[in-house]
Amino acid sequence: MDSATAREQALDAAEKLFYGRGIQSVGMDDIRGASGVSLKRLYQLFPAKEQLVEAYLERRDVRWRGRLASYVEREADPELRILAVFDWLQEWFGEADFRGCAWINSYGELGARSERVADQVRAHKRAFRDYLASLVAGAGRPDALTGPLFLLAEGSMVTAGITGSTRPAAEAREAARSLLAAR
Amino acid sequence: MDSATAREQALDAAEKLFYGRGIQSVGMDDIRGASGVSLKRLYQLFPAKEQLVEAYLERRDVRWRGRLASYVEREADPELRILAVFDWLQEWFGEADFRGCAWINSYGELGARSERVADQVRAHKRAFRDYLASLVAGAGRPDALTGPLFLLAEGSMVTAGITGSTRPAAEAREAARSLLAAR
DNA sequence: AGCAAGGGAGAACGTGCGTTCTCCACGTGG
DNA sequence: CCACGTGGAGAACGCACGTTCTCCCTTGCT
Repeated sequence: MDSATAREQALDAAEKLFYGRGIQSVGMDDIRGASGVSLKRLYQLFPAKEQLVEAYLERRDVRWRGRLASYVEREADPELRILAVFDWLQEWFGEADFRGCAWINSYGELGARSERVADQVRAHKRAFRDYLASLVAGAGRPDALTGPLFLLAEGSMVTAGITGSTRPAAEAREAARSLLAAR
Repeated sequence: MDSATAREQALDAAEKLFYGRGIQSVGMDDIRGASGVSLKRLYQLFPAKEQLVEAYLERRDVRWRGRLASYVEREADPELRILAVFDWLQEWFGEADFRGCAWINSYGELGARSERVADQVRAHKRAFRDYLASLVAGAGRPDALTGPLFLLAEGSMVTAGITGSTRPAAEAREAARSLLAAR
């Protein structure tokens, strides 16, 4: 097995376990067991657990925003694209392994301790917010709408994570529609 | 020192440390050092760390909702009471030791592992949501407003926690005002 | 064949921490 | 004055886990 595939398998296992059970409760040995990558190899690829965590968050960030963008871009109408964000959230919340927002959870777990994790969480949320801003601008709407839409999205993620329901996405979508209609 | 004051001192230290640094990174010995309550006494009062965590979350829940309610109730106008929630959030976010919502953070840290913690988080959020619902009802507004207002509040808590800014409260207040005006 | 390099399995090491135990000082009732 | 219970300080214990090390096998090259 070459380094590239070992790295991918390690990250696959890390993502599944870190996201599903939390970062601190997953040991390097769990990653080894789930990935089939030996400890020696793991430590060659990621010299410490923290770097595996960072790689996990980074790869998930790229994929998460990619999935969102490709869903939203299937919608042509710029106004509806904004609402499509909430439709996608609803799909995400409904996935069997959904356990809330990985970055919000990681921040709760490690934000107070690891500045690098905190930075990654801030970067991810800033990127998401910037993406929302681009959709708002694309619809020719005032930038002041971005903040509220972002807060609705964040609120729905955290609430869906805690309650396990997809309903917050629908509520947020409805509120977003109302905000868009008001101005 | 009698049991009651020892218990309070232990909980004071636990709250300060758990909230400030996260639960898992605070040891029982840290609690002993910060509270002046010996380990022996700590384990008499709370037979395991998990029970100290539960007591911490429970006491904080009572105090948090009490502070919110007493702030809101200073406002007489039922419509403005709804907005007062967001004013209070802004004050809270501005406190020097503010580090996000204790329950959201705890859920990220332990929600996947401890069903009791997860239950307490859900109970706290449900109570907060019910309180918002009572304010909406008190203003004679449709119950459908509760969900969006709750999501705005949750989004502002999580965002203020991550970014360290009070601005999300003002954005959420403005969005809430807009939603209230729309219907 | 012989051998160096790399990799796997898993033991070993060090540390942190939840929990319990030991030892001792102190106060109180006989 | 003495037995005794309470409580404090902190050592001790057990375990989990991050990280490293040992041992052995495979593989590819000469």
